Amino acid sequence: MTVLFWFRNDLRLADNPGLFEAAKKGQVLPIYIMDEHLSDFKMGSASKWWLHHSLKNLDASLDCKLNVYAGRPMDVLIDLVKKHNITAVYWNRCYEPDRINDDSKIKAYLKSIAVECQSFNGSLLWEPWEVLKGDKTYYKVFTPYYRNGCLKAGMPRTPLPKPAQLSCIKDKDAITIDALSLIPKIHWYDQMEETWQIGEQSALNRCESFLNEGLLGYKELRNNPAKRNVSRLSPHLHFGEISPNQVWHAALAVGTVRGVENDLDCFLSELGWREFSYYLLYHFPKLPRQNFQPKFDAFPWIQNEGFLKAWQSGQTGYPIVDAGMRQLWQTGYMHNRVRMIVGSFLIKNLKLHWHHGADWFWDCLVDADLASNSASWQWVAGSGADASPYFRIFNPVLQGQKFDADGEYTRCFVPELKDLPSKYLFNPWTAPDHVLRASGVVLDRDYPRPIVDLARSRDEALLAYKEKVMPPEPVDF
DNA sequence: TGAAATGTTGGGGCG
DNA sequence: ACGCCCCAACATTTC
Repeated sequence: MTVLFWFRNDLRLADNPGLFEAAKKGQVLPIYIMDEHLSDFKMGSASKWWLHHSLKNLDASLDCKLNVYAGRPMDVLIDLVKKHNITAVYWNRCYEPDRINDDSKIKAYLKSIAVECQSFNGSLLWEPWEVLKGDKTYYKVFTPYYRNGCLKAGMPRTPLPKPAQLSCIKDKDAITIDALSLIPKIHWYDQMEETWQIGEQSALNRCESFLNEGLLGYKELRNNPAKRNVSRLSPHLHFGEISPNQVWHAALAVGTVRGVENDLDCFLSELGWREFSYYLLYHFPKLPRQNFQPKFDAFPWIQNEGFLKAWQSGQTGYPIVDAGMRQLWQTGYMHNRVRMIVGSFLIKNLKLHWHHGADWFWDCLVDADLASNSASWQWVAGSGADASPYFRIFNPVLQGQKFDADGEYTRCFVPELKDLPSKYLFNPWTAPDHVLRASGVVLDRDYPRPIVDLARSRDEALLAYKEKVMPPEPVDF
């Protein structure tokens, strides 16, 4: 019999539950479908670039038997099931709301024509519908969700090996990966090619080298954007080149080293935050567009194209913000600490809606992920579940001084300021003239002055929050 | 997974 | 020696 296995965000052979089961049944028709019609969130440019390379890599590991199509999955699957006498269709579940709806239609249709259809869990440690509070509602606060919901529910499944026997067939009518035109015409991704190694083996290597070289000290050093104490696994996890189960168990295996316990717990809880994002998206499908806390609908966001362009292009006049935005543009990635800083700045100092930040990240990030992106922007905005309180406003000068004290990260991405002493690196407009001269910096010419005043924009944001968002005090007679 | 304002404390200079 | 002021260093409160 021939089983169709539909690859989605699980572009790997090891620990792939759907593929593992398909391979046991007989011949496998492995396919990937590029569906550009499903949701409002079309895949961004950086993600497409990554996907291109990831598909090439997967194809190679399948002896060039990956079958690629473009179109609506329902149409593609119906054709293939007829043409190849498919008796079963397997896939690993996706959790984006539109994908869930479409998948359930497909599953119902396949069952109606007597084709076996099974979905598996290949990308989450705990199923969102299985983790509930005592009253059967879903958790809205991370810590109880993670500790009482997830961890007490049991240890995540241990990873599966690659299928022992995998006999794939090639469909002559499949198109090539190149025909998907995933690589942009404009050649802006040179530095991305230098930054990333894509594919299943690279993901495993990245995981191993992080655990060996970056886990010790993770809890503190992960906040320093110049240090290599973050895993940088997010794009690999997004495309499923590695599963969270593989990461979880690999981390546990090295977590027996003395002195690393707190670092390990902290790292595992970051996988927990990824789960929490999917969990929130599952239970609150409007998360990508709608404030999780509706009271934030009343916040007076402003429209300002100039502010948005300055933020996107890394020309805000705040070096740590600009460094982050340029890292994003050049490498398709931004360090987590800096994501929080630029997010806080966009929302609270510029007072632009978090949608603008989420949309830009969606297009630029190689790890763009609907669940993580939506949940994290709402977290920064204060409108999310268990969010950062609105009044927690980052000061980009202090954040730079605190987490990039020697300026290594900022100098790398804002090279026009590289000769400024650290004392003035994060607030160059306060530098005395002779210091600017000695560093070869002319403000406005080489680097912009701040586009907003920190203290004033902060006060305005707090006032707007207090007046428009905070519920009025009940009047007590 | 803040920052700024405000409050408290204690040592040292000084009349 | 004593009280007073100043201010740094923390701690607490507030947004």
